[in-house]
Amino acid sequence: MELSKNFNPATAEVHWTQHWRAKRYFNSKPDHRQPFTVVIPPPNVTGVLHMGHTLNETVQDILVRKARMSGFNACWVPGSDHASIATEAKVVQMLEKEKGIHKADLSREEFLKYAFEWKDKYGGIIYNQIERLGCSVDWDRVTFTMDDHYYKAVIKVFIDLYEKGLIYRGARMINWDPSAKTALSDEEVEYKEVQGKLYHIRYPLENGGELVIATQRPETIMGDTAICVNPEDPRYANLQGAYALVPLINRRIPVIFDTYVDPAFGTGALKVTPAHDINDYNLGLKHNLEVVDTLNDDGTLSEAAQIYIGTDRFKARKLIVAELEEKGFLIKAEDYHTRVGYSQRTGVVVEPKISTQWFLKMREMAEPALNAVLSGDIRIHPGDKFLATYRYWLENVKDWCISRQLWWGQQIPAWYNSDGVCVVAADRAGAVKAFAEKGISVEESAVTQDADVLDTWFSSWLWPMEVFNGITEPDNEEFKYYYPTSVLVTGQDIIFFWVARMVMAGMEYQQERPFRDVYFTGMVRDKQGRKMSKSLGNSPDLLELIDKYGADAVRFGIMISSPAGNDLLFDESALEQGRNFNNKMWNAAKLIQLWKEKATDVAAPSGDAWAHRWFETRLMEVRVEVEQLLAQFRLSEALKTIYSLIWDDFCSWYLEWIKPGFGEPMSNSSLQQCIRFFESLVQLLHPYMPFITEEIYHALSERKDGDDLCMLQFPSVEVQVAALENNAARAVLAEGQLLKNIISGLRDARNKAQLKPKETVSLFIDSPDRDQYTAIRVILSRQVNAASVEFTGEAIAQSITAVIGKERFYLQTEQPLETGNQKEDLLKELEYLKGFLASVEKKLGNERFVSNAKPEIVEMERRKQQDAEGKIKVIEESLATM
RNA sequence: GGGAGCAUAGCUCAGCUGGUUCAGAGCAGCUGCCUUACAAGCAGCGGGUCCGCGGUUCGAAUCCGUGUGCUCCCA
Repeated sequence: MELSKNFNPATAEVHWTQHWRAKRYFNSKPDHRQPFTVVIPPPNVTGVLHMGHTLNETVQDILVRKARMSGFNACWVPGSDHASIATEAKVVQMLEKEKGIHKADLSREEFLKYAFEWKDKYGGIIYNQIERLGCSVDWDRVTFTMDDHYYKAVIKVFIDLYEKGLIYRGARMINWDPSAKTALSDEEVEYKEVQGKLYHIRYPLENGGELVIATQRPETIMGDTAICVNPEDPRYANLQGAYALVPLINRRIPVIFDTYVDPAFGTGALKVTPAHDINDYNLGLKHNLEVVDTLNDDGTLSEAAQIYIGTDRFKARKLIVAELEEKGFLIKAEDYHTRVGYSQRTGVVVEPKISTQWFLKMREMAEPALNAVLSGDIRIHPGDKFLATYRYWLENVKDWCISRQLWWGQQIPAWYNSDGVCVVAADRAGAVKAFAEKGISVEESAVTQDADVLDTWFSSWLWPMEVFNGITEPDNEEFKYYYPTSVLVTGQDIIFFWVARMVMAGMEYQQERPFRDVYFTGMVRDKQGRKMSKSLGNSPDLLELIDKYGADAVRFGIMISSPAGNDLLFDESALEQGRNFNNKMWNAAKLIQLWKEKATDVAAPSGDAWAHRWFETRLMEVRVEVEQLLAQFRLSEALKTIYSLIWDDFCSWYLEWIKPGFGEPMSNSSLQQCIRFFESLVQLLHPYMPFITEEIYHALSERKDGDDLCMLQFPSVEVQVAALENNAARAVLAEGQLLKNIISGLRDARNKAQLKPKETVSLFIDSPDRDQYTAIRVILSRQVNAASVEFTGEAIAQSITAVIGKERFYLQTEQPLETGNQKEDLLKELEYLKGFLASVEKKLGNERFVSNAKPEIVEMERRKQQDAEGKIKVIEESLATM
């Protein structure tokens, strides 16, 4: 097979994607094997994959491919999420822009038709990206959170929880998004630090005098229903039973007393606006205050405000401040730092608002979810970094507002008769029955369904179950086989939204955790450390990156710069490193291809057998290491280890060691051994870089149908651990290290003596152990470009001297040389060793060290001492001859 | 205001249970090479008070306290 000059990622990606798909390698069916199940965190159907997704999907694919190659029946379920607010907003926008249609003019059914069309169009974009990245998902199992069975599951769960008394309807202070005109959960509000103003406003008292309050929101004064002061505050002790008048509208409101008010803050007098502030709301409940809601759903002032009706809240603030000032009510406005809540979905300032919504009681569900993690039943990675966050949230959880004033989503299965009596049932007929049970007789046509839909997270919390129909058909075989899933990979930012709630749902419906391990990845940031976001426009386009560098390089780049759980600064130079790595492996494959052409049955050179043994041992060593790293989810470290094994040990050392000399043939047996090693290497790397490894695997040998790398099973690790546990293995690794040190040292010596690479030398070795050179002598001579290698017992005059460990080397050249540099180097080394020896001797001279430290540590120090003494002796002798 | 985390080479970070694989990697830098797999490369080199201070210990980048500076989460 002829190999092209460079690896061509695009061709390989298309070819192997099709091949794997045609072979149905990634389609899973329950069988006798142990399952390894992963459900993808469903991306929003509106979006495109950003770098955060790329990191997530790559991590999942690595785990899934590794499991598939390790005897597991791997099943990775892809899908997407209907993202109710975000999608509805986009569809509304599209309809207005492209078709001039307003949502208000459409029926619910008509709107949903457009929404589904949108979903079909944009859902495909995400799936295409997942495929281009090389993700080994089971495409037969694609699930969407609005699929029919999924919809039914959500409704079923709602009804069930309602019947258990965990879901209730009530008027509460909620977060209102005036742009999307819907309620939000607490988790959907993002707080930002802003520079605001604190306005000091004068309220006249009914019986003369005045009271000054401080507020950040003067546009809400028309909703005031009391002024509150601290009962301990001497300034206001005389105000018992007093009434004040709200400026501009002259509403009469009582002065109330509560220790809630901090006398030191502002003026010590608080205006109470129960409809527009959560604390005021609670105060209002306590003191039985009237609630005056002065805002409309869209954020403009309502009739109840009496003035500026229909004006936007922020514009109204300016106008009211101006009027207050003009009429002498405004005393001053001072700068003030505060935090303001913004809607995560639409970005507008969230308005606290009293509203009748559906809630899910969380306390009962939180406990089993917390225990599942605290008991170790679910393991959170990395380490316990996020355990504290998880715990804190669950211990302080508040009821979950699950209704949204939208159309795109599962419509709440609650029904009302003309009197506003409410029942919960799956359908209209069921509702009539439910009314009948309450003793209310009503016609089907007279029943109206609740107009609202459920929060998207109220559907995605069922994800690990319902992708296998685990809610709709809890007894089905697939669900029993695949659930609980093995590992969930997601971002730390949705620990509450999603992870904790999935655990709740799993514990509630299966009395079992939804996943064994949770792996939290960090945030992807740009080079300047900013979070990647659409608004900043600093997130690169995934498909463009794949086109430019290849999917393998993208995967490599994002993994190599991704320490477990920490944020990573995304930099294209990491992708370049990945592309270069591709190139390196490709060239190694080309070299082997060349060897194949000139391979004969000649006996292998004497160094080859040793080189094979050495590399085989290194390979086993790395296999064991990688296995341990992966078990700890240290994927980045594992990749670095494999990278260095391939680039340094295999390409830079091993291939050079077995490379035939000038015009010499390649021995067939050596070549076959080398090919086997390369196969093992691409196998090890395959989970990280699937395309190039599969390509090289097939380039190395003709493969039978069905012999593909993605299904090649890893050898048992136990066997390798055992193989490493013997002296021969340890010895060959030590020899390899020695050889590398000597080669580097001699090359350095050559460089410092300014010898040209092509210039040959005669090498003389003065060693206490000449036997250790038997196997590596040939390799050594080639690697340092020595025409001859001989042993000597004494110094060679007029040569370059190098001392490496206890070994002394002399490089003899044609021309006489300058030895000043070497002497300096040796003196420097001598000085270091003497200092080192002194520190070791000091330690050993310390009575307490010898008696307290572990025996093996003391023993090691003794060896260090001897070692250093030996080296010093060798250097001193060398210096004496110079 | 409450909680969590981070600070190591010019940059981005490893460094698990204190002790020669303790001061590491990758980029960047410098020197020399277009050596018949690879210049997207090869060979070699330099570079750090492990944030400051105190403590525990025979021994601290590592454990504890504290100060400073950043980051995130929550109210």
